[in-house]
Amino acid sequence: MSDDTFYLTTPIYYVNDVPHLGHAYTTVAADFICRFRRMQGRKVHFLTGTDEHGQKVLRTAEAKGMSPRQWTDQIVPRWTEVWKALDISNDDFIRTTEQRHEGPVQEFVQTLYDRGEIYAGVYKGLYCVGCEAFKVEDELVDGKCPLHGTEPEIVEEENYFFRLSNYADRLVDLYESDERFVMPESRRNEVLGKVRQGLDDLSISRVSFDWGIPLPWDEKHVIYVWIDALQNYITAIGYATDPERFDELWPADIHLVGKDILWFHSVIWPAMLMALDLPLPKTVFAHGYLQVGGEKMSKSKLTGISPHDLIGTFGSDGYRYYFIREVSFGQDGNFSWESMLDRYNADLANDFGNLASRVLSMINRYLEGRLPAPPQEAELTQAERDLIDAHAKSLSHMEAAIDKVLPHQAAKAAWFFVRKANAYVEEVAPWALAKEPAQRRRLEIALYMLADSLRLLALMTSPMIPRAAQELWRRLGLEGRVEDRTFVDEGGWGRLGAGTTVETGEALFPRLDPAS
RNA sequence: GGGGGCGUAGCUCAGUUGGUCAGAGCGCCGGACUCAUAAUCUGGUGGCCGCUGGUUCGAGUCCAGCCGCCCCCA
Repeated sequence: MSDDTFYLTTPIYYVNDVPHLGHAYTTVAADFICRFRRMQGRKVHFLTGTDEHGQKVLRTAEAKGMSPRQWTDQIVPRWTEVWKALDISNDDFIRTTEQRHEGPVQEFVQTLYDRGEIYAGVYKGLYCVGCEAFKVEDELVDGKCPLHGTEPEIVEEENYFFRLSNYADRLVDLYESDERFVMPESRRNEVLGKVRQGLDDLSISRVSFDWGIPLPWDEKHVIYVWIDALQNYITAIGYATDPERFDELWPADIHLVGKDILWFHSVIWPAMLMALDLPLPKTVFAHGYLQVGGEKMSKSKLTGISPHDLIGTFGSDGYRYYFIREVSFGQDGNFSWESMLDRYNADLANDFGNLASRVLSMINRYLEGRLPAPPQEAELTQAERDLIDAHAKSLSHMEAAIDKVLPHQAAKAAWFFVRKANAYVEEVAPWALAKEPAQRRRLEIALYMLADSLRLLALMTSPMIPRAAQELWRRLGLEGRVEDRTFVDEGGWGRLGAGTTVETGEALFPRLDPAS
C-alpha cells in the first residue's frame, strides 16, 4: 500500500435485526475519523457493510416465512437508510452474499486447505445458536448460555478445523512487539493474557444447514459465518480479483470494532492472514459499549432505540456530535436523552451556533455585510496573535487525538478554538469599536479575524458536523463543498476575499427546550 | 473457574515514569457586557481522589486485602 492511503473498516453488521444506537455509534465514529483523514489529504477508503450468513439469520428468516435471501434483501435497506440519514461517507458497502465476496472467500479457504492449514475432524459440543458458537460447560449458567438465556444444542458433526493453535506464539510476539496492533492498551493486555494460555484449533465449517458459502472441496459444508465475515475486509478491496487495488489498500489502517468482537479480530483474523502470508492490519481498535441511562428512555434498552428516534430531534449533526464528544471512545459510555440535550444546547447552540450568529450579524450590521481587507502582519495585536495560536493548537491537538483514535478528544480540541473565538469577541468588543469612527480599521480587523475563524471552524468541524459546516461555509461566501478541502491547503489565515458578501440566516443549531 | 477493567467535585470525565495532582466541562451562585440562539465573557461554590492496611522522606499515582460495578472466555 502507499503511504497516503488510509483504509478503515467498521464491522459488517449482522442483519438479524435493524440497526440500533450501538451500531450507529461505531459507524459515526468511523465516519468522523475517515472524513478527518480525507481533509488531511489522505486517500481514504472507508468500508462498511452487512454480514448475512449463518444459522441465526436463517432462523430469523424462517420465522418470518421468508427465504434467507428474501429476508436479507429486505432488511439491508433498513441499514443503508440509517447511514444515509447520518451522512455516513463510506466509499463502499459490502454484503457477504455478493458474488464479489463469495468467490474470493472460497479461494481464501481453498488456499488455506491446500497449504495444510485446514484439516477434517469431528466436533462434539454444545452449540449456542445465538452466539453462533460452541460453548464449554464452564461457560454455562444453569445449563444455559449466559448471553442468550437459552440451552445450547448438543451438536456432533464432521467439521473442518483451522490450525489456530499453531499461531499462539506468533500472536503473542505480535501483541508484545506492536503496541498499536490492539488498542486501547487495556484491550491489548486482555488479549495477550488470553492468548498466552494457548489456543485450540478452530472449527470453520458447518454441515447442519446450508445458508452460507460452501467449502469448495467439500460442498456439503458451509463456511462458519465468522470466517466468512472477517474476509469482507479483503474481498471488498479486490483480494483474489484485483491485485493492484488490493496492494494499494491492504493492509487496513484500522479495523474499528466493539469490544465484544475483539477476539475474532485480534486473534483469529491475524492468524488466518499469517497462514496465507498476507500483511496484517495495522490496528484493531475496540471501543466500549453504550449504556442507556436517564429518565426519558430508562425503560428502553439500547437495542430498542433506533437512531431515527434521535435524528428527528437533534438532526444528523446533533446526533453525530453528541456520540463523538460525549463518550470516551475506548471505554463504556452512557447515553441519556438529558445529557444529549445538554450537550446540544451547551456546545452546538450556545458555543458554536451562537458564535456564527453573532459574528455574521456584526459583519452585517457594522460592515454592511461585506468583508474588509485582511489584516497585514503589522496590524495584528496580541489579541489576534493569541487567536491564531489558539487555532494552531486546536488543530494540532485534533490531529494528535485522531492519531490515537480518540474522537472525543478531537472534538474537545476543536471546541477549545470555539471558546477562544468567543473570548476574542469579548476582548475586542466590536460594538464598542463601532461607536468610534477612529477605530474603523480595528473594527474591520476584528470582524475579519472572526469571519476567518468561522471559516477555519467550518473546516475543522466538517468531519463532525458536516451539514452545519457546509452551511457556514456557504454563508461566508465560499464556493464548493468544505469537505472537499484540506487543512493543508485551506488551513491558513487570510483566505477570505475582501468585499465578499456574507449571509446571516437561521440559527445553525436552534436551542432545544428541555421541557419538550 | 481463568483473564481484564472501573470506582476522583451534584453529573460526565482528565490526571505520563510517586513529590504545585487535587483538575476540566456541564450544573449551581455572583459579576461584566449587549453583537448574538436569555446566548457570550469572567470570578466563585464544590472532592477523607471506594474502604483498610503496607512500601516511602512523600501515594488518586506502587503493593496486599476488602466492598461495589462491569467486560471477555475461542
